[in-house]
Amino acid sequence: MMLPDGKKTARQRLIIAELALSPTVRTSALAQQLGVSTETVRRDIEELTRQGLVSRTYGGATGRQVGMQPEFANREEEAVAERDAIAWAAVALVRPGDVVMIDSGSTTARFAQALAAREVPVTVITNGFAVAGAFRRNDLFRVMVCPGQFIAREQGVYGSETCSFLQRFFADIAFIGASGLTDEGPTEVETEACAVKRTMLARAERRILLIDFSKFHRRHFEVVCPLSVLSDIVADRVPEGTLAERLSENGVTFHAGISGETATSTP
Amino acid sequence: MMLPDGKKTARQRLIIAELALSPTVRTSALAQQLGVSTETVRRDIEELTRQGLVSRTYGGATGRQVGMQPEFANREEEAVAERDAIAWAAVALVRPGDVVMIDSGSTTARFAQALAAREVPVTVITNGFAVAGAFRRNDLFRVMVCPGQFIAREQGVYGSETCSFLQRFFADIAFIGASGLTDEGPTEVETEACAVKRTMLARAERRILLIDFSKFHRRHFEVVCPLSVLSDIVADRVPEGTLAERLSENGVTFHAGISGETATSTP
DNA sequence: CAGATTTTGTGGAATATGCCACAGAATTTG
DNA sequence: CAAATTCTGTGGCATATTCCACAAAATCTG
Repeated sequence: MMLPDGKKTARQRLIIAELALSPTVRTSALAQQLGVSTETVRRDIEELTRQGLVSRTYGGATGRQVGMQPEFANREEEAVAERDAIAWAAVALVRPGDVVMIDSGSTTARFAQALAAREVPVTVITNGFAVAGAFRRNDLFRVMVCPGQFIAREQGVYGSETCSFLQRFFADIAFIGASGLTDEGPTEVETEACAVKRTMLARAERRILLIDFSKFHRRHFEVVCPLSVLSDIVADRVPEGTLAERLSENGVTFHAGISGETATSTP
Repeated sequence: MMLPDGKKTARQRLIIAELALSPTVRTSALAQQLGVSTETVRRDIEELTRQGLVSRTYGGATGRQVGMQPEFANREEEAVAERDAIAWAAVALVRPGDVVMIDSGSTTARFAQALAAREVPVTVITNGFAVAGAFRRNDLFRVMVCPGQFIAREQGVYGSETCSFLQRFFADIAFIGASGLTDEGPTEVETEACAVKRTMLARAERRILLIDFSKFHRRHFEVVCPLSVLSDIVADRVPEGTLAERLSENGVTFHAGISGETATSTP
């Protein structure tokens, strides 16, 4: 077994160090600097990318966007491409002027960034800091943040204050995330998060679940709501088997955001 | 002369938008997505690079390392040593079990980090994201975040929702920041921020202003409150002249946090 | 409307990178 | 010490990107 301190580790540490200085590094430059072949550097970068420590680019690597909580940031890295696809597909569902409720979470935060980037004027109500933070242009967006108890792990607020605050509003459209999706509906680990999601769903005309396919058929502690409550689901892959059947049975419109393209299947 | 709204501008905006989502973009992908030639995209990227908005890479571009709001991040950097001194001096005023209200701002955020590092169990009520984010250990701290309209520049929430929420609580101690401090009292640029500070002061038994000496005698748009409202001031230098007189006249205890040591002068 | 200016597309040669497979080197393991 | 495993370098070929120069197209100006 290789101890975690060989030439390789030293090299990879240096790559990360370099990345802290410059936004991007090039494979060729690193190879020269480190006195190894470009292939070796490429392999290092591949490995670091798998660990989510850097992002591979054509000809080099780039560092992660820092500034977020590590745990939260890790989850962000997990499946960037998938989440981007979902985010962009979901943005298409928002109309200018809508009042949009957005749940706290990494998938929804990504969606918020996409929505902000599109510069569609909307009013946002959210319990997530990362979601609120995405809307930097206060001239274009009105962002209302819920009160509640701050949970660092989720980078958002939860609790009875949050829910009773949400009750006071009515939204055109609500976007929520979940830890799993089963025949019975979306499932969640956190009970408090569940309550917030339920409240948002109850206060919105259109109720959309954003979820990546890796969570299909995953059962967690609590069911957020029956499938029939949802009006749409945006995911990066088409569900199969009973899940697909139940979706169409319950009149849930499915939108697939698959790396760039966007398909929609209405039941 | 070209008006600032051609196809070109739209394209470049989209490139930046894309970069907000993904850490890197590739020229080829953008060309396809935008329906233009790779040469055009390259020229756009060159131009954006000259403007310092993106970094050119081999085969594409990468965004500037962001994460926080540039202004906020800069302000954080401005005077770390001074603020640390203030923060540590202020932490000494907090007793275990206190309910603490903390205003949004860079000085108060620093204070929050110091307080969190001390691991004194407290309940925190704040309107600042950076303040809330400092308390990562949810087992030690209970952090309540106010509702309100999110202002990106301040990384916090403001407005009537914020104030009426605060009214519902009573705190042992409140910490606020300010843009200036004059004989008449602390002054602020933002009216909305003023209202929040005033409400916090009204709901707390001990009312403490955290401010660095560079803001002494600085008069801004609005006066937050008369000096007599404050119970304590923590700064990194002893005020002089009329300001010092008025402070003792109004029974305000002054605490000096000067790079490590902490002195207190009671009137 | 015509001329001037800016912007964009095209083609090709030079250069860089990616990827693959295999062999040699280094290290670990028994 | 020898076998096994892991790590690294090399060579070649396919693919991508850069850079340049020039022409076509779009846009602005008077």
